[in-house]
Amino acid sequence: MPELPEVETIRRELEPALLGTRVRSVWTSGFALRLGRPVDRDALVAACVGHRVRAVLRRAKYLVIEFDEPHRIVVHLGMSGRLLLVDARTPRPAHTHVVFALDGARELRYVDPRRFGLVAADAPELAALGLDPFDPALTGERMHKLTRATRRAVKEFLLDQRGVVGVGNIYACEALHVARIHPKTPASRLSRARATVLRDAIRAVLTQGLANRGTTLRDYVSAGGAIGDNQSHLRVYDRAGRPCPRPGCGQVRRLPNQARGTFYCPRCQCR
DNA sequence: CCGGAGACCTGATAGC
DNA sequence: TGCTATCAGGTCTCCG
Repeated sequence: MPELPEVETIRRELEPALLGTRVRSVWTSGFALRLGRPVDRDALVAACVGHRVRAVLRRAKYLVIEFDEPHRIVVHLGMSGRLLLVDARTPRPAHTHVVFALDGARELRYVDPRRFGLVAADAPELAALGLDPFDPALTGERMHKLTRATRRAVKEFLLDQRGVVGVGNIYACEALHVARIHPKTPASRLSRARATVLRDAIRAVLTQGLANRGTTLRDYVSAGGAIGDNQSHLRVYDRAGRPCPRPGCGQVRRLPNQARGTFYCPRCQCR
């Protein structure tokens, strides 16, 4: 469900609301969240109960809630996860799997119908993540080096979190449209100039998504339960058959025989 | 090691 | 009105 703008929107809402707050207890539903990785309630308790929140960080699509050193909690929302900060008297919705009871009769709840997400005291996969799109270290040259290193289509490159992180299916389609690059273009065939244009396009679509507090097509809501506005600003994603936003251009199409929807304009996105 | 396919889940919606 | 099939903001793992 959530890509960088959605996760960052949640972070921006959670951090000021949680700073200094103490965790009183942890409840879990007993469901394994992520295949082969059940929630370890004891580890969560050890990591946060009695501790105060010192920071809420985002790494790629992960949220990291930091307590007094060295304690922390890592959350990934998968496809359908929600992290909600609510009054403890609010009825718990179905698929509530983890609840952190906080000072002030509030609760931080992890709700996830599909259970693709993650709530843990530790997440080794953080170490394998690539560069944040807004990291100054992601120069045009660095971007080109990354794209040159794979023979996959550029759309697949964007979804791979080992190179550039935070981009998922929606913003990958959007960035490629802004950059006028066909999704099936082999990443390795992008010139340095086009790789730089793509980096700038990624930053532009993510910045717009952030300004609109995320894209809500189905499940996404912020920590306070608010939906985003970015869905009304999408250029190509989920818009097959509608006109390309570039005046007098083509019609948005969906690539056939692809597991995940890839939307693009065949007229302005060339290989 | 790389890349592609399938797996993991539930729920909403489209089509018959 | 049901029923079934398809699809969904993500990653992992298992093959070749």
